[in-house]
Amino acid sequence: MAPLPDASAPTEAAPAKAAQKVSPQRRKRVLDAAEELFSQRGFYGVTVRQVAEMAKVDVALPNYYFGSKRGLFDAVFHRRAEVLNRARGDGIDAVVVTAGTARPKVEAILDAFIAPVREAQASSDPGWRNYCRLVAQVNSSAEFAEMMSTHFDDLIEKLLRALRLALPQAKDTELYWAYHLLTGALTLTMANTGRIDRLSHGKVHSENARDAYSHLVTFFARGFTEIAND
Amino acid sequence: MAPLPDASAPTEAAPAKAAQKVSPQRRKRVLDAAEELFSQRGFYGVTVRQVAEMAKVDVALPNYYFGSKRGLFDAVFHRRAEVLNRARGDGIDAVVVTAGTARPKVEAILDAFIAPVREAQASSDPGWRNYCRLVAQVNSSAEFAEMMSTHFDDLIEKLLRALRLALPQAKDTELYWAYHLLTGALTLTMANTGRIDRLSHGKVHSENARDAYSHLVTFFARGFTEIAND
DNA sequence: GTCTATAGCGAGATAGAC
DNA sequence: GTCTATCTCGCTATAGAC
Repeated sequence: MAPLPDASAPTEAAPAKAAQKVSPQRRKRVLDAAEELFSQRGFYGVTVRQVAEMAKVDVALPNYYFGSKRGLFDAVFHRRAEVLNRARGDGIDAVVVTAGTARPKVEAILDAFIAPVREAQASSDPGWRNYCRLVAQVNSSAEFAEMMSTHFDDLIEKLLRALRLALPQAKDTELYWAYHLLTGALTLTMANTGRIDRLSHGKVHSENARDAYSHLVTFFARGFTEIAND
Repeated sequence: MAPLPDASAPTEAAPAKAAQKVSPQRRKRVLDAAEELFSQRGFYGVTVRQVAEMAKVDVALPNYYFGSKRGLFDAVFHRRAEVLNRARGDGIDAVVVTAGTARPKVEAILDAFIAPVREAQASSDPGWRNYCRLVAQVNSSAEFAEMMSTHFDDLIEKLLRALRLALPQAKDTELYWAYHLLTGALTLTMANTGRIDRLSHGKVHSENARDAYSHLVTFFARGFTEIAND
């Protein structure tokens, strides 16, 4: 898979005379710092001052750029969600189109759904790795759960449509349950807590994201396939 | 399965002359309120004052009882971990003993591991339901992950020993990976965010905890069993 | 656009009264 | 043991200077 684009690049080229505009570099540094801190300690565990200090920027700037601490949090979440989910959706579409009138393969669908996340976590860009942790935190919080719906529901509907093509005999409720289990496993993998490494006394190395996700895809491809046999 | 004992009961009977001792009722109210609030908003999203207000107790008491806000958090986490994990461990032991020299069944082992959690979440006691959410939050946070190790590692070692008896051909690394996926799915189920209900437009009802966990056990029993065929 | 200074508030914790 | 009062600190946010 192609590496993910740099979600943090400014969308417009900076003008040669950078006279009165927000510095894109500073804005990016604020987002990057907020991403790292929020992913580690959650929304309430981070102060705007810590973000500003890590970003090497004046305390007033995060609020000036994003209106409020919550606005900053939303901006961090939004920034990479777009590019990540476009890649995932395009991948699923490609699998379905390639299959043509035949049934697409379950494993190919799940791999398309997962691959951009895997590459994000395996990326040399720490920003992407932090973002994975942030999504994991948001997904298991009751308070911010609606952010997941807002940004991810369309993609998941697409995933389920593709799975219905692959497994037309499967009952819809069973597909939803299996998706629920999948997203739990996916989320914990994204959280990247290192817990499985400690538990296995080093027999398992979860910092190898590609290995981790290959186990995930294999395990769930089998599980989804078996649903159709009920 | 028998209902879980009341983890919030005082361990010693209150003396008839309750002269100079901490009021067990107040202490319990503080723990219950903290449990509810921490499970919803996490450690940093809750103030001691909010806890005291919900518990209908003076602001100074939580700190007097537990030393600090962090001490309160630890006490909340610790209180039910003991009783929950004793029930889970005893259940696994019973499955292994009952099997005798035969291989225990994978599904029976997983059911024993899960059943007390399922009953906690299905309980009429809101405290147990809040506790499930709290564990889910802690498990996917990087910062508090060591609390999971402290309280849960022994139980998980026991689970893995039982699974090795059931699946002697399975490679150890594969068992660890499958456990990782299981705990992710379990954790999201414990978080009980209602997301799957909304996503399925009401086709799935996750507030029926027993239904949710029965899907989980069935799905993972198959998956673990297939590991041994690799 | 950036930075300084500060308003205004609420946090965690505790000394001392009861 | 419980409660009152308060200390001290750091927070978010913003008005106004540059």
